[in-house]
Amino acid sequence: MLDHVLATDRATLAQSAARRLRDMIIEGRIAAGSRLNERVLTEQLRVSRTPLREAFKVLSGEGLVELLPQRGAIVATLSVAEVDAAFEVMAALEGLAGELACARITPDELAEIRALQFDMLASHARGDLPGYFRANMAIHDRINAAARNPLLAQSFRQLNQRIHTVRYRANLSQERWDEAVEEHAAMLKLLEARNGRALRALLEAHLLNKREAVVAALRAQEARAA
Amino acid sequence: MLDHVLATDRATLAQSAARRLRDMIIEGRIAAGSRLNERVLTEQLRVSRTPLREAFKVLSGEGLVELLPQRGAIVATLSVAEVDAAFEVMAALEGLAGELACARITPDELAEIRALQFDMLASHARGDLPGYFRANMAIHDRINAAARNPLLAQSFRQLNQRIHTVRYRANLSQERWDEAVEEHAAMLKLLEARNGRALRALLEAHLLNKREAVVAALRAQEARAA
DNA sequence: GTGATTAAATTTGTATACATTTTTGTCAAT
DNA sequence: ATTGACAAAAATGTATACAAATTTAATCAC
Repeated sequence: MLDHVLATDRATLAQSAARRLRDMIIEGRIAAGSRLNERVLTEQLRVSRTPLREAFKVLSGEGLVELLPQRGAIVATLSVAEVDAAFEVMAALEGLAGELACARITPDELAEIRALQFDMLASHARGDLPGYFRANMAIHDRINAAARNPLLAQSFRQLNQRIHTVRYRANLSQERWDEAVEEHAAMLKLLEARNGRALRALLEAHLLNKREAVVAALRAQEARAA
Repeated sequence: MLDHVLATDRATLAQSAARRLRDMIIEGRIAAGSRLNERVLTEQLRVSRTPLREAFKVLSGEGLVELLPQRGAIVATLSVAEVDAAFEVMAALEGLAGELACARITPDELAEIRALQFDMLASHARGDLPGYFRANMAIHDRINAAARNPLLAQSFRQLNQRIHTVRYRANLSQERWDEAVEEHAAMLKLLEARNGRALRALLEAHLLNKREAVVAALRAQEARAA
C-alpha cells in the first residue's frame, strides 16, 4: 500500500554497472581508446557478462563507448574536431537556455544563482580552480533548469558529459579566467534584467570563448606529445 | 587481405533487432505506451532474449523506449509538452545548422538543394503531401550535412526521430502549407546570399511555426478523443 | 457481488553454457 | 629478420537455464 513511497527502486545490475563504468570513463580512470575487456570488467564490477554488455549499449548511446561488432567495446576517443563540434552545438543550446530562463526563471532561482555567483567570485579570488569549476557548473545547471525544457537539458548534458574529460582538465590561463569571470557578471545582470536576446548572445560568445581556450590547450598538449 | 573492402560487416542480432524495432515504433506500428513483451517480441523478431534486451537498451537511449525496472519496457509516450520542448530545441539546432551551412556549403550542395526545392514546389502544386514531406525532409537533411557538424546532425536527428510519429502525421492546413512553402523560398535565397544570421533567424521562426501547427493539431486530436 | 488473501503462472533479471569469430603464438620457408 | 600458415587460446555473440519479482487467477470470507 505504501509501496509507491517505500519502494527503494533498487537499480538493476545493468543500471549500476552503467553508472559505475560511466564515472570511470568521465573521470578519466580508463583512458580513451582503451579496450573494455568483458572478462576483466565482470571481475572488477562483480557482475556477469549479461548486465555488463547491456551497460555497454547504454554508454554507447551516450557516446562514451564505441562498439566494434565482433571486436568488443572501447572507450570512445575524442578528436579535437569533435570537441570543436560539441562546443559549437553547446553554445547554441546554452544560448537558448539563457533566453528561455529570462522568460521563466523565478525570483528564488535567481537568488540562488546570485549566491552561486558569489561562491564563484570567492573561488576565483582564492585561485581555487576546482571550486571555481564547481560553482561555474552549478550556475549553468541552474540556468538550464530555469529554462524548463527537459529535452534541452538532456541534450546539453549528453554533449557536456562526452567532452567532460578534456573540458575540466584544460587548466586555462589567468587571463582567460579573469575574462570568464567578467562574462559571468554580465550574464547575471542580463538575467536580472530579463534581457533574453542579449543573454543568449552573451552565453553563445561565452561558450565559443571557452571552446577557443580548450581547443588551444588540446593542440598544445598534442604538440607536447609529438 | 581484402577484408576491409569485402567485409559485409554483418550486423549483430542486437543491432538488427534494434533497427527493426525502431522502425516499428517510428512508423507507429506499435502504439505509444504499449508494453514490449519479451517473449512475444523474441518470436516476432526471431531472436533470443539476450540481443532483444540489448536492443531495448539502445532504443531507450534514443528516447523511443522506456525501461521500467522489473516491469519491462514500453514504447515511450509523447506528451504535448514534450513535443513542444522538442521543437524548441530543434529550432535552435536547425538555426545553427543554417548559419554554419552558409559558411561551409559547396556550390554542388547548393545546386542539389535548389533542385529539391523544385521537387517540393511540384509536390505542393499537386497537393501531394507525402511527396512534400519527403522533399522537405531531404532539404533539411542537406542543410544539416552542409553544416559539417556531426554532433549537431546527431542531436537533431535524435530529437526529430523521437517526435517523428506526430510530426509527420499532423496534416497541416492549406494556409499553413502555403506559408511553409514561402518560407522555404526565402530560405534558399538567404542560403544563396550566404546570409547566415538571417537564415538562422528564419529557420528558427520556421520551426517554431511548425511547432504551432503540430501542437494545435495535437490538441485538436486530444479534444476529439475526449 | 465485493474485497482480501494466497497460490499459480507469467515475466523480468542474471548467470552460464555453447557457438563463432578474432587474436595470439609457434614454426617453417624464404 | 620477415612473412605466411596454422593451431591454440581468448574474446565476443547468442541461447538457455535458473532466480526473483510481478501479474494473474482462484479461493474464501463477508
